[in-house]
Amino acid sequence: MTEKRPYYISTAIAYTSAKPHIGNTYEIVLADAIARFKRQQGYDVYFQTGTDEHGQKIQQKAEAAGISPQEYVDQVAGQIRRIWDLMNTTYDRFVRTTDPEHKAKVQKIFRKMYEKGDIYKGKYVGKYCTPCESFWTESQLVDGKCPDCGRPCVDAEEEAYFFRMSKYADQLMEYIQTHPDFIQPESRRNEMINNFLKPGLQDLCVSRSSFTWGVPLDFAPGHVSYVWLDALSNYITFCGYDPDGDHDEHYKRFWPADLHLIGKDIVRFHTIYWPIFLMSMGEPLPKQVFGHPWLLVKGDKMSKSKGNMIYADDLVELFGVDAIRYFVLHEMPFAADGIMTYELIIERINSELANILGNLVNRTIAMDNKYFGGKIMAPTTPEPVDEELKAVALAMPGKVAAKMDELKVSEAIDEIFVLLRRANKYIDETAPWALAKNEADHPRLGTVLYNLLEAIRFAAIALEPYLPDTAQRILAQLNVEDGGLESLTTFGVLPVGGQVGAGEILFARLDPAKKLAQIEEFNAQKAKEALPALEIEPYTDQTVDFDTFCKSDLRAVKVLDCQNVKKSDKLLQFTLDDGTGTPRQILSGIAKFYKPEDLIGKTLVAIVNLPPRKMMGRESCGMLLSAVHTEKGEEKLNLVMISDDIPAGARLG
RNA sequence: CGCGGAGUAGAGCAGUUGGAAGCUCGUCGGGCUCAUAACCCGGAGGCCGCAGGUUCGAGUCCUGCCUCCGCAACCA
Repeated sequence: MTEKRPYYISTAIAYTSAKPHIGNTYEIVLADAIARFKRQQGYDVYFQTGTDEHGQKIQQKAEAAGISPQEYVDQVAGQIRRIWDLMNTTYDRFVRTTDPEHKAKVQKIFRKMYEKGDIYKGKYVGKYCTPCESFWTESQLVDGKCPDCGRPCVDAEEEAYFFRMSKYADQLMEYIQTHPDFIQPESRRNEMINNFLKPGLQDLCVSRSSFTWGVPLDFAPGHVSYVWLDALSNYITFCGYDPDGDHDEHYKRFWPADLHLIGKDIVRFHTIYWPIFLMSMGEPLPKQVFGHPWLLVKGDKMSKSKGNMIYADDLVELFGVDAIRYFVLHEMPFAADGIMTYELIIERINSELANILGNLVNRTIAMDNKYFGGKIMAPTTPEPVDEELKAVALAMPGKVAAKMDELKVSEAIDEIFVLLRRANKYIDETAPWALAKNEADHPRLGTVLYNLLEAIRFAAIALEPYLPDTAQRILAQLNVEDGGLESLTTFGVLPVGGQVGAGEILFARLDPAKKLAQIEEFNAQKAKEALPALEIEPYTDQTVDFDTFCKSDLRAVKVLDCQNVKKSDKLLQFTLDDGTGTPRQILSGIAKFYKPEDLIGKTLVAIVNLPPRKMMGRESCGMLLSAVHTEKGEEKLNLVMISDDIPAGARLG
């Protein structure tokens, strides 16, 4: 057996400040498709992903949630990993920057850079907001004031450590220019050269002392590492890198990485800072960094404030894993942002997955079952139309590979669909139902079905990196093993005499109107669930003096009678025994919380010395006390009911 | 004049060095009946953002303008 070549692919590690949305999830799916494809090609793939868990934002979020930062990141990292698994991604390692081993390595890396003179102690000068304890740059200020609280900022400086970026700028520029594929897409490469490298790199502040949730610098108490130095290092620390030079075999085999897959927003960190850090460490640079575009919702960035967040797990619940994998992989262009709407998802599922793919498999299997009892017949002498189909099938794997090499995943999938469309056309050209009518045409019919089944096998195997479950389901229907790419070099691998399974719907067609209505209901339900379980009214700062309080005359009252007030959907009319012998009438706006008959005989609390007030033409003499709170956004009310042993008219105080 | 990208059919996009404007969806018409109202064929639909220029010839090259969008160094 020949030695498998290594291939190291990573995603950016996800920041554990909040649950990732579908845009974040896209990256892991894209990486998974590439990783699966490379495995198919016979590479020994190492696929690393994980979470970035340090930084001020996380510290603040944890404080707000009233838990420790570690508890907070444990929760979010768990959620992220659950979603990655839900998307059926085949990462080899899920790493977390709070891992003690990683932190120890980052500390060593930092100290080595310091001892080497690449990091020096300096002063960070900026605008400081004293109440917020935050440093800001001039450009961040809003009208010269703190962007968080709006209060004035003052000039301030603090001790900090800086990395001498300029030292490596020429070396990096040369690397970028001699490795034209290093930064993809090309527009990002130009951006980096023109905006950062050409004007000259400024030294980067790589320590923080305004918060503590990070990797502490062992030689500088009170300072933690800049999160990016900590986060970027993950690509080597978890791969077996040893700052002292005693690297694992794993590191020697897989570093430098073949591909860092990241979002376009963090290209700078991966193509300028990260390579320079590596140069300082004396390690080789990654071969390629691809800043993928974003997935927008109706052309807008997703954000909580816009209320247009879409999460992968919700989408999977609504459409299924492979449908969502297909959508994000197919709808994302190479460089421009992709657009996601529910309408588009439905359209893609219907026209591509259900009609072209699902229906082709279904009609072919159905015909084989109908005409040959599911038996796979031997093909006879091919006709020109057969040769055309074969040629398309045999050309497909190479075309897919060419697109994948350029990371054009969407176009790679299109190449597989070219074959599926051709197969549908082939059915029309050969008209198997007509052949079935004439016994003499049955050998020809067997040939046609064989060619169709074999074309489907080609497509199924080629689809595996993108739609892993579907690929397996198709192969199961053909009752054939996944023979890998090697089995796609000849047309005719499908064993004659085999037996196909019963037809199974791969993707059901969706009724757009019904599905959209279901989605709306689903989202409304989710929004409701997202509301706090229990809300109580905030406490007031105002005090009430004792005398004022004593003026309120609270009494136990017994409900003699209670009725709905006509023409009012809110009011209940109470007739109460207040101990005076004269019944007291009180109207209360609680009809949606109680049925009148349920309240008769109860002992309640009323304030009786409020001035009488008319409601719906009736007089109300006092007010019944009730407790109010909110559950899942819904207002709840409970009348204060006290023991029936308490006599009517007893004063409360 | 900070740097860069984009503008092509109703929608979403492709158009390598200049040489007869294309793909998918939708729409209209036809065919077929194996199949998930699916599949196949055909038609309609374009001053290729605007205005100039180079050229025998420009979606493509040059100049100017308009519109939209990224990036702009400590919000991770």
